[in-house]
Amino acid sequence: MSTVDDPREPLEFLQGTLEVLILRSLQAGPNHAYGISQFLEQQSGHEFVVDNGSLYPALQRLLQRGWLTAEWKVSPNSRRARYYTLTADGREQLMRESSKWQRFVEAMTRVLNPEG
Amino acid sequence: MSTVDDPREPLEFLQGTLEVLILRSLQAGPNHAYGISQFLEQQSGHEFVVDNGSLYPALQRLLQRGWLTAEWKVSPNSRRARYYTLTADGREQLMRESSKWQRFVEAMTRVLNPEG
DNA sequence: TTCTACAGATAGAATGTCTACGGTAGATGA
DNA sequence: TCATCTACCGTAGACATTCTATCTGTAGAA
Repeated sequence: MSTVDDPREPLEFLQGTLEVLILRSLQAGPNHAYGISQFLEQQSGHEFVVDNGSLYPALQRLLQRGWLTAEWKVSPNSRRARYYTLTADGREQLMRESSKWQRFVEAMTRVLNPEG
Repeated sequence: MSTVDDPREPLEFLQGTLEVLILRSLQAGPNHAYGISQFLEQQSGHEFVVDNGSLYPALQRLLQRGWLTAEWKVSPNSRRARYYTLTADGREQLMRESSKWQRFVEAMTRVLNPEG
């Protein structure tokens, strides 16, 4: 019973938004993919659930564009893990993407909830 | 000269956002595709520029899902134009999509600009 | 020894947007 | 009258990104 219509099923990512979120996740310091995934879920109040099939290809793209570097290390749980680090270009890209997102939100708001 | 680096080149639509914008465009009453396109450009402060190759397929999807109906009429410029009208389902969908968008923005904000 | 959490990754489908076309018909001015 | 502009309609195919589904493996707890 009670197949409840859950209003809190995870949100899908709008195309392009995952990248800025990943960059933001690494602003505080290097992290591995699993850690990024957890960070995003927690920070978003569990609205975002990151699929591996989205996350790993996105990390590859960010590496190829020179916005991240990666190196294998051992996590605090003594497991091997690939740690990603923001490059200087990555920080710039984070700023660019953040303000682009901001512009987009403002434009959407003007259409959806015009004031005045 | 002066190939200026325009900070106001049009924003691309994040996947899925065009549909809610179209529905919103029709909230005030029926309109044709060209009119919807103009409405969105003006209302967004010219941040959005709607490509026909995005608009017409989107309208087809909305029709197929029963959120719009369409009929041919003659515009005030005495040209034939296909007027789209929101259905009751379309209004509901507009509400659903609007609040989903709102949730998404809030989740993004929690990650990108956490306060507290 | 089995289970859960931690950690990595890929293939292929599905989706929706963009680029680049192509077309008709009224209005307008030379 | 002729050309051009603007208002309108659309489609085909490339492209990028996400999702679903699947696979591999280890550490530590039960």
